[in-house]
Amino acid sequence: MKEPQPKNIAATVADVARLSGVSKATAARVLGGYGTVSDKARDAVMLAAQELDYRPNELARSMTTGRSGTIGVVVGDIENPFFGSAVRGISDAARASGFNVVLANSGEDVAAERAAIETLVAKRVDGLIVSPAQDSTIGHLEDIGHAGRPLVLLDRAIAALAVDSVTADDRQACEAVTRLLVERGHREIAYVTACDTPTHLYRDTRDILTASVRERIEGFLEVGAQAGIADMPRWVRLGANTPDATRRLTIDLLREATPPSAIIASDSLIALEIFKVARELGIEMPEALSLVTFHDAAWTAVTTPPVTVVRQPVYEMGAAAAKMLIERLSGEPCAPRHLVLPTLLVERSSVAVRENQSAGPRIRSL
Amino acid sequence: MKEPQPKNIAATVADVARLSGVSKATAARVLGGYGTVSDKARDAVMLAAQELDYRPNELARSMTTGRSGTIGVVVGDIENPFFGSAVRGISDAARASGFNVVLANSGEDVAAERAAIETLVAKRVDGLIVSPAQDSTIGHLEDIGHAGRPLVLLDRAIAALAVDSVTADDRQACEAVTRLLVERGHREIAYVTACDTPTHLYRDTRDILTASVRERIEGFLEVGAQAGIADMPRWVRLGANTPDATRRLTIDLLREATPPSAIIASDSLIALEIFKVARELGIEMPEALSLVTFHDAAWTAVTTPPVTVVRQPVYEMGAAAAKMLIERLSGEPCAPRHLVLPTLLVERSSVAVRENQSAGPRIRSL
DNA sequence: TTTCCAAATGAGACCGGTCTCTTGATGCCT
DNA sequence: AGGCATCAAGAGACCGGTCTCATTTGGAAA
Repeated sequence: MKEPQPKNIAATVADVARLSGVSKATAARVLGGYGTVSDKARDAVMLAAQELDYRPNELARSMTTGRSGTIGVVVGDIENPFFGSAVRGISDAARASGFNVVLANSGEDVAAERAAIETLVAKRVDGLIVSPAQDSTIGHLEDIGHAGRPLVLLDRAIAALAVDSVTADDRQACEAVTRLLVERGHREIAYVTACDTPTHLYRDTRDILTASVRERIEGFLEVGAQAGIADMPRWVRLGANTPDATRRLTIDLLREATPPSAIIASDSLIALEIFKVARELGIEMPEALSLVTFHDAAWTAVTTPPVTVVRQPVYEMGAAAAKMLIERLSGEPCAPRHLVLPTLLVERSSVAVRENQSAGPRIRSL
Repeated sequence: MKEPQPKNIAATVADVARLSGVSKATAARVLGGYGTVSDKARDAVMLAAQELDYRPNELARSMTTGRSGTIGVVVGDIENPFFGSAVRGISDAARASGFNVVLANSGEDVAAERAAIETLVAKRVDGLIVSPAQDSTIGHLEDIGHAGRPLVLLDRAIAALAVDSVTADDRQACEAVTRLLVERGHREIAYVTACDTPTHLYRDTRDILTASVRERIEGFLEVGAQAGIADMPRWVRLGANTPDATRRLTIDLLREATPPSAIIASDSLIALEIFKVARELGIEMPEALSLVTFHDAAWTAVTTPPVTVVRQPVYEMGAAAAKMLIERLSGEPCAPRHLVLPTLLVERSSVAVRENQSAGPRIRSL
């Protein structure tokens, strides 16, 4: 026979042991690569394994060893290129250490997030990487620790949770962005984000349940206040959770009595929608509207004008999170570490200098 | 005690049975939701389970049932928004049926693909969805069947493999694109793709190992030939596997003695790079260079000019693949099905009418 | 009250590995 | 030659569930 005889039923160590004439224990030692075995026995077992087309059952292995060689990842939306890059980073780093990745989408919904975590823990992943949708409800995140699995928070830290985290310096980044706009003479600057509150209206930074967004808004507000801009909070716009919602929100925003002369978008999906709306409404960019966005998505370099962005090391964040998790898996316990990666403000051409600094909208102020 | 007493060691059915004073079998019936149990026993077990904070071990469950409730997905590159959408579709459809998704990246490398499939099979996923990097080496794909797991091919069918597949009608789509360009007067039309051959040079469609790409090129060549364009194969450019490679390749292409007046990009990553190069080189679009790309990536609508694209129902393809797989998992065996989803040619503004139809490049022909 | 059938329960094998413990064989030292 | 350490190999428990099969229980029919 030329081919290794494809059995219809999967062969087990016991089958291999039987065929090779050794005990199950010895066959297992060879196949599992542990313990000490004589060359003679090894050869016999390997031959039989080949003959039977033996393939190990990782499930059974995981059950006794207690480790599955798998890490669970829960992100908001894998379609968002931000998470696409992050997952790629996680996946590459995981594979480099021999781990697999189980992916779950939360759709930024806490209930879905909880369900995903529950099944991942039940499936005995060795550890989890989560981008939590909110930092107000953390019971399901604490449960991960109770189940004895390490957790690394990605992109969004939660102060109340004593676990590892990998984030970008959102606050500092948003301060820099806001400062840039202020320096260019902008005083009506809107911040548009997907983050949601019960009322869809911004009142207080404490209403913002996504850590990274909250920090950005804090930076935004502070720099605005320093620049003496009155009523800065009114420029924070929530609820850009879908392209459609973003679209409506942006149209409303731009049609207000006092429209903003600049917008900061909280992610590239939002920026894209703003870009579309501005074009539809015939608003010249950057002359009539400046735009800066978080996330240096590939397309931002190619529009007219190319858009100024906050470049986060997204791939690296993912990779770092995976490495951190795997390290904790094999190392001795230590205090939670919080890795904050620097961002880079990449200036392109979507921010204009605003000549007239009076408060009103452009046309009226003439 | 207010809280459900978080035990340091995970509780098992045996523990719950002991505490509730019933047999392990009965506790398992309640906890596993099968068989018949009296209300009294059920209550007792549930109470004990709550008390001990019992969480089922899916691993153990999978081992006896033989099904893991997990489907394995192997894609080329999760960072590519094409796969991002597809994975989202898979993930949503899977979750709707109670399945989880294990994701693996192949990086379009057959060896990595093989390794990924091997571990996924070892982990006893119930079935797999794969976008095979090549259709010439299929041993590892056949092995999936030998292991008794169903396989669904995504985006790239393989004739030699009798398994389900979900694809877009690539050939028809590329014919339509090429026809559009020909009708607009283009005769120097390049096709740029990531697909690779040993020599990096196109010779024969048989050299193209990615099914979807081959079909597109076949359509491209045929329409070109019908239009009487000589030496059409010379316009096929391979090796756009990375942004950098695409960049160099495109620069070379546009600097040739007879540069193309139109380029068809095989995916949105390539199109983006071409866009950048054209801009750098000061080539006006669409006047001096027309561009069409496969994949209606979000950004294509927002550039200047917005780019004409082949819209594939990517999310739907992913969802369909998952549904097909899950169906096969629960249904009786039947012949392989090949679902071919229609595409839509979305005309935007990146294709110009070419006035002068002579063969030489624009400037020379004046 | 007796009979019969179905529901409820318990005992224990089983899935496919790992791992401990024990025994047997071999080699080295004094 | 006897004693001891080391290596190889086997027997069998174990992980945490499911599931078969036998037995007990309870209510309805006779």
